[in-house]
Amino acid sequence: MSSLTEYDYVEMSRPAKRTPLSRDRVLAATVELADESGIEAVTMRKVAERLGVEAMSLYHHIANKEALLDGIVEGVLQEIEADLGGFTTEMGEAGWKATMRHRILTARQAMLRHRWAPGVIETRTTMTPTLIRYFDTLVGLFKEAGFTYDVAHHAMHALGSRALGFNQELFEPADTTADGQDVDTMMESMASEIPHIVAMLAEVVDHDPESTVGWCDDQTEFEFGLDLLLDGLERMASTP
Amino acid sequence: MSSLTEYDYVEMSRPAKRTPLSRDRVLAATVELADESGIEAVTMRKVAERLGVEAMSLYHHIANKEALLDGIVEGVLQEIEADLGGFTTEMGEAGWKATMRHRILTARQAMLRHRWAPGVIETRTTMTPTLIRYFDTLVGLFKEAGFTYDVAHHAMHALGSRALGFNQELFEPADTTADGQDVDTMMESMASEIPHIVAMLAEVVDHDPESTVGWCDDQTEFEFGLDLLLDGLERMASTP
DNA sequence: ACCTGAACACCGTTCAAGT
DNA sequence: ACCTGAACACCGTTCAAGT
Repeated sequence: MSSLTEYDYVEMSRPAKRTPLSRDRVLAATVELADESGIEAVTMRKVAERLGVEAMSLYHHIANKEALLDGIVEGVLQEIEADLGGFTTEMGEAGWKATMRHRILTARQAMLRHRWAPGVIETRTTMTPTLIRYFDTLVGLFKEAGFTYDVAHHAMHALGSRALGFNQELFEPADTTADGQDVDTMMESMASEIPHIVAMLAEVVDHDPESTVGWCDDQTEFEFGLDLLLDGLERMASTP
Repeated sequence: MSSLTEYDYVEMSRPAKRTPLSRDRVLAATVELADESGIEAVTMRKVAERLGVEAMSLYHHIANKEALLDGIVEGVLQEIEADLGGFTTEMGEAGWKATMRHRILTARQAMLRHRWAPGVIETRTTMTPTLIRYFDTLVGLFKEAGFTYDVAHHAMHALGSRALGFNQELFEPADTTADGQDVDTMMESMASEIPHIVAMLAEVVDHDPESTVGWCDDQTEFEFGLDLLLDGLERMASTP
């Protein structure tokens, strides 16, 4: 028994303890946990548990929980880079608008794979290298399209989180109100106070009459908003 | 001493215990605390402390912490309503665009008074009555301007959090990177990888050469993005 | 060098008890 | 009816100790 090499232990699929912990393993376990159980399940103790280790062991590989969150965001951005075959400033023959649209919708796919990412990104106060490089290629694309850096700067602010493929929906996840009644009930009782929302719902909900909530196609709405911005910017370039 | 009425206690400015707790007092104390010390300082224990009471007493007036956060958001929305002299659907003589612009910039003022509000609003999963009524007046304004409810619906999604006067800035609060070095240092070391960001900074930073961070005028950027969207929507109305 | 047990200083929340 | 003390089940993190 004591003559077994480390390799043998792995072969016999002994408890995970045999594979040494590393920053990458910690980050991978955290992403898995967040994907499966949501970001609120990401605690130092639960990440450690998933690795068959005590919580305190994690601190040998990451400084603290903030650094852990920075790390998994960086991972998502690296996925985007891989999906795009690297970050490049050159636009395709399709023109700057189609190229940018494609990049942003690719970023969006990563956000949909990791639904916790937008929320975590918004709480980050530190800039990661991959995020800067991603933004650099967008700025570069604007420049190559003929925009001044000044307008490109405004454009980046105007895009905001849409540049990364998400947009915080204020209306969306609510299916119960603060007092616990469902939204339909509340809508009904407020109908006289909110005539336009009620009428809008009546018109829009037509396609999916089962519920008033979830009547929105997120992808359609995202693209509508993105195109509204990109079209507006295009018009600024062509009318000097 | 024992013959003093409750009123007398108050006059003598005895400890706060004399004034009975109420939902409104709890919410007011929470808003004060968040304004002064940030949202991370809002714990049940600290809110209670500010009221001269034990944490557990709060639970007689609000169900739990989530309800507390719902309550302070509702308060901010009521401030907006008061600032606007009530929510009304009618547009002024200024036309729909100027009217909507004014409402949204008024909402923005409330967000600037309560810097914690955007972050808390984004984590809400429940809809409050005042929020719905606010949105109803925006939808009503679109309708009165000649938009269909279908387009108004897309427009509300396109505005997103900008409808409430804020926009999550992905770039902004970072003045140090994940490894603790400052942004200027990192930018310098990455200069060859991020040529466009560096060049953009060089052009834009001109006005305030002291630092690269904080070179953005939030209000200007917010209005740029808002106008880009409103102008785009206006064009959709006039080109059927 | 890498991992851990015990402990600390916090959380939100429950419950039985006080007035 | 309103408030509280003690306790529970969690957190992130530190430190001294183990291998």
